[in-house]
Amino acid sequence: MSVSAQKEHMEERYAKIVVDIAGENLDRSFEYRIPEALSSQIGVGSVVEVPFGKGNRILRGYVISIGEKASYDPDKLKEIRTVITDGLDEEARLVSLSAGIRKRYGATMVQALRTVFPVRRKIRSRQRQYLKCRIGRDAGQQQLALYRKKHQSARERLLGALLEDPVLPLELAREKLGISANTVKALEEAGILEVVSEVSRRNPTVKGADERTDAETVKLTQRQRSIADRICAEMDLAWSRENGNGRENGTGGESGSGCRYLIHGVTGSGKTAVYMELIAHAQQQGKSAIMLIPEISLTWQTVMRFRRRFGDRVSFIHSRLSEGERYDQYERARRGEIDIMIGPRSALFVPFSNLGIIVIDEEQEGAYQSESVPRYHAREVAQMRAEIEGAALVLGSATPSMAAYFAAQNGEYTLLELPERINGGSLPRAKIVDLREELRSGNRSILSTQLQEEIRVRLDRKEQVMLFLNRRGYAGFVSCRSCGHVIRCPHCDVSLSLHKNGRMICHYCGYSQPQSVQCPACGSGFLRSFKAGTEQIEEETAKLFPDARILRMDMDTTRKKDAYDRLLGAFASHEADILIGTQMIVKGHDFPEVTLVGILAADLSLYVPDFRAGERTFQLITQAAGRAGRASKPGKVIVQTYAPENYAIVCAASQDYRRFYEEELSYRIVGGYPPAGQLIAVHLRCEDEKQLELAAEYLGRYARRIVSRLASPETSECGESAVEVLGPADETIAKVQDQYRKVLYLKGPDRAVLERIRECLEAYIAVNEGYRPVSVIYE
DNA sequence: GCTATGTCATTC
DNA sequence: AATGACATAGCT
Repeated sequence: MSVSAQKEHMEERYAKIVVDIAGENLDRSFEYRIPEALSSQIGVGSVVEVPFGKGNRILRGYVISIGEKASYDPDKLKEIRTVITDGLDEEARLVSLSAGIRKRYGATMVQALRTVFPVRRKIRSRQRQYLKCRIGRDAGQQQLALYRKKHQSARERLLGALLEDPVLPLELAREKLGISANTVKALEEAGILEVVSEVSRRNPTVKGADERTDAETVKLTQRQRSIADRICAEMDLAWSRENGNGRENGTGGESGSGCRYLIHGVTGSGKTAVYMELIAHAQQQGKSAIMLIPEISLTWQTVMRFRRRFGDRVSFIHSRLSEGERYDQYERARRGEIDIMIGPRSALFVPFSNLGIIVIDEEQEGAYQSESVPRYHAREVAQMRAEIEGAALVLGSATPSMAAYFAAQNGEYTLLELPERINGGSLPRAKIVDLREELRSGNRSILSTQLQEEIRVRLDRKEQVMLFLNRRGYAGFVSCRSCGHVIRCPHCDVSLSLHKNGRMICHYCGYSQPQSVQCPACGSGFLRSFKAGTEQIEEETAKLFPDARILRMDMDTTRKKDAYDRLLGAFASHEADILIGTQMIVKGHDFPEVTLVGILAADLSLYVPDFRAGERTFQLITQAAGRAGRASKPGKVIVQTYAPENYAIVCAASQDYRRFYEEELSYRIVGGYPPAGQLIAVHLRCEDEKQLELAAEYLGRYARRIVSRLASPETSECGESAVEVLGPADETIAKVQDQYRKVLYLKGPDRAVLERIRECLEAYIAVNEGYRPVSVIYE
């Protein structure tokens, strides 16, 4: 190309572009020259077409950064072909959302883009390509014989299959027949077959089109009505202002940070009816809506409820959808076939072109935090997207997260309260039972005397009971009574737990081995298991109440996916009297016949080394307690604990959110923890323990150097924004699946300062070879 | 030595 | 994902 002459006087611009293909090898950016003619139209977030690869195939790409200098050999750079941002401004907005996620959570731009845009190609193109036979029967047989004689086995296999079945999917040929692309190409050139790509597979499953669309007329209580009216009015105002101003410039406006609400409503106060009202309003204004729910609470009832009101304008995303199906849902939204999407945190990225409102139900749920690399939190990302789109954001919770309530106290959200249950049901009375006294008076059972009595009463009255163990799964570790050795997982830094089937299983990686008879350390035969999981509670309850029908729900009994719904269904239809379980039994389900909830060991979740332990404990107990007495029958809650004076437990028992918040906040302020302060965790993982130690040590030192430079006299304002570097230290569980783990914390009052430091760390790690085998995750 | 086939690295 | 370069196995 003859660009060398221009190079001197023109300030050439280069773009880093992520090419829109699935596949790990392409999981990075490529540089392209920006032609002068297109220069004015291209910015970060632009969607463009570029020639790619040897054959210069034209692919869609996202511009993720623009620079004056190319870091790749400039002679080898190709030019951007065309800009297709026009008419795709929703896509551009989602790219800038990706950029926001990258900045906030620390990841590569590619990782951020991948979370926002679902993998689209893989599934589609594979299923769409077919091989079609273009040769007659006789000629085919001849050719086949020829191949056989020449021992061209791959061609023989393929042609044989094609003669049986003149059209077969490429995927099938590749996987089942082991045909490589080479062979296909050879046969295509020989005119024996043809590669056909199916263009119209477009038949999105419009399920439930037969369902009745007439809106279920919901009567809102006065309280619900006034909340809904207020939000609707403010949304209208914001939208009309926005139309007046003309928001063409896309990212330019920071106008709409107004419409943010936190609805604090006790369980059963009818938050969902309010959401539906708001969504209906948005729909009437020609806007679309996203409603996030924690995966677990998307039940069939919820689906039906929305279907009845919104007919086929509403759609759902859930974890059972395949990637292709999920992609279809996104497509339907893009084409405007629907305007309401309900789903877990990934539903946040549905490409509605005219988004009006985002609702996050049960905002405090842990499921809103992503587990994979940009470890984004749906609440924060929803905030970003609402801002970009000029949409309203509504959070709802019975026990708001500290973060949300804090934001509401600071005026970032409008706090709205629904303090009463909708059908007049009263909140259950709670009683705290001190397990230490129980022990002193000689009761060694897991069930306190009082809880046993209360259970008996319910059984007599044919009412239902829930027993809740505040702990994940079972936890029966095996140890030696002679030397104290505890049997541990060889791949993870946790003890193995003993199951009824006689195997010892690792809760983290699934490793299992038969129960040991001899202590591997001292050889003695005095191995004993300390059981304290749901299994043992089930045994004990069965012994105490031999006539009761008992159901147990935990990781074990719900391994199969539909087992979860089946068990809950069985309990709901009163096929059992007592339901024993962990976290999963307290989420979202209505059991009107339950009049007693027993929380067996309220403080179990209190002593995990995490500054959020108190918050989590409070939420779990409050939620569990909220399960009791939902209908006309009054409910009772027994909270068993070794720490009866702990504020989280006391406040939860008395359902006093406000007092809990104040107390918890004072601890957070003292410790400088969120939401009072800011925290970034840097998780380091590596198979090699020594290497990890070194890497973590260096990174810690480097971080401290940056901090001390920041605090130097010339940057005077930083006197107050003192950043602390904590660690590196072993993670609570220092090894999982043969990977050692360490963690480093950056703590300080100013988020922006922490993010700058993190960016320095990212750059440092990118440059240093020693970090190659270490994976680094920011949170 | 030649061809078909499978594996691997490259794509700005 | 798609392409081409390269290595290998089995033939003339």
